[in-house]
Amino acid sequence: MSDSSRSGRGTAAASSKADLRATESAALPKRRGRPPLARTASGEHVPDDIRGAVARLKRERIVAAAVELFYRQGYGRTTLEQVADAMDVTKPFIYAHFPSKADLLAEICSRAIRHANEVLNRILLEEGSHTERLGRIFQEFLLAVLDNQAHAVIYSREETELRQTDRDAINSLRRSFDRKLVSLLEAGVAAGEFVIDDIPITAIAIGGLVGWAPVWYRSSGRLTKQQAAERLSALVLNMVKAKGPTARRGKKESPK
Amino acid sequence: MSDSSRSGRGTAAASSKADLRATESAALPKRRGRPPLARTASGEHVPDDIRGAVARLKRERIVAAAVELFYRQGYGRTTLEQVADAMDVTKPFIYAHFPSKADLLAEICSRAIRHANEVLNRILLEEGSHTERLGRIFQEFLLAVLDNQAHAVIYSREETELRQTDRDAINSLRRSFDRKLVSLLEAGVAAGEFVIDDIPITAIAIGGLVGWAPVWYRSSGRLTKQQAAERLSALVLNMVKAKGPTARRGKKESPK
DNA sequence: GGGAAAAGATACCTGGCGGTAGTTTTCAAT
DNA sequence: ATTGAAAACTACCGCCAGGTATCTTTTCCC
Repeated sequence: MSDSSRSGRGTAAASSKADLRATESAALPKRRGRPPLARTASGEHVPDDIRGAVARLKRERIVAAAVELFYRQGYGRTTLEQVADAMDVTKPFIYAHFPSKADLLAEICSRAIRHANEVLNRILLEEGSHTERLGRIFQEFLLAVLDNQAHAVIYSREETELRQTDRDAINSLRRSFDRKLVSLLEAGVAAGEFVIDDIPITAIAIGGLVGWAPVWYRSSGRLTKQQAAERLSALVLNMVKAKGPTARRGKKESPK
Repeated sequence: MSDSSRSGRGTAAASSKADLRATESAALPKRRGRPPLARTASGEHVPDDIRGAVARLKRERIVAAAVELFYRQGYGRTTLEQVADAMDVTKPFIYAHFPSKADLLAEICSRAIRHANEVLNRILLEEGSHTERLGRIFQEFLLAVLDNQAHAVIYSREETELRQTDRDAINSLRRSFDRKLVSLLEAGVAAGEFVIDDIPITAIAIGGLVGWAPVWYRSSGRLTKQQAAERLSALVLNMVKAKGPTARRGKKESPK
């Protein structure tokens, strides 16, 4: 009975499995020397070879399937066989690309963090008044987080499952975000654009709005991500009593 | 080796175990008929008997130990033997009071929710201007959540481990909170005390500040819970552009 | 086409943890 | 002191899921 319960393995599933194989082998043209690249489970660094590209593609698929399931069921309740079944593959396939379940989770979490970090660094370079910058930073960062909603939720939920080093790296990013936010708020106060009693806690509150969004946002809801980001951004500007360009506005056509 | 690794069972631990037993039996005075109350694992309703009180005390201890460990390590990584060891007791002791690990978790989560609900209902009865009420409701609710910080974190983290019925009950409370908040905001807008573009999302943002607090708050930090609640409350009043009694104020001595 | 190697599947092992049965200890009433 | 029941402990079971050794299939160069 326990065997028959491993569903999704008959009929149509077989053909889609064939699809996957066909895809990967079709994408792999003639290759002669065939260096013994072998399994790439542990290494993050696969050569930017064509074979490397294939390996990365497979990793992507695994991560995508795992994200979906971890998001819906939680890490603890999801087995690797479920992940494998979801992509019509078997467990050893996963182990050929990830050394353990925990590493798969770590990959997901660090991905969320890396992406957030990139976005943040990019945005921070932009120009404008303090008010404009705060609004834009908040909006874009929020959008970036919502675009990786599942990653974000998984990370915050399963943080305790991570190795200490991974947790530290992530916390340092969070602190970095807070620090940058504090600087921005301080500058805005100094320039007379913001009125803030307690800057650190205001930064935390703003970060909280970002961190909380993935928990409640549903794409099936009343607002698009952009709309939600705009309106929350307006609330943030209220929080700091921004005087400049008023809090309510569409997107980018600031008179300034 | 696996036996010797069950630590904390020698020397001093033994005496504290004796303590627990002594406590419970000392608290149980002469009782004659001794009805066969037996194990109370499944039932929530123990008679408000003295024996019932003892049973409740034990449940409290179990829950407290479990909360501590689930909070620190997560539900999945915590074994019931760890919980038992933490209170210098053995696993069957827990099973005498809870039918399963999942039920223990459900108890913790539902406790968090029940408490939040009670606080919310009590606060909502209070009088005052819309601005005052919003500030007080936010502060007191936040304090209530922070007083059960571990419960709150565990619940939000392990929600996926709950049975559907429990999850539904909890979500309905969350919606109830949102609805009440929306009503309050609408009334405030109608009275001209608040200026809000999008009421529902403002309610969500306020709820987010409450929901996010247990994640970041550390009692070892710069602020006491009360201070944090006051300052966040000020930010909330900024968000809705409250005009009345200004956002910054101590605690309760409102001139009204 | 032949053949070797790479990639994946099948089938298996094993440890750990949730859960339980049977035994011992405790303690209050006689 | 005796005793008997309640409560807790020791010792155990079985399952399940993470992880692996081996066999099969596919691929791709000559």
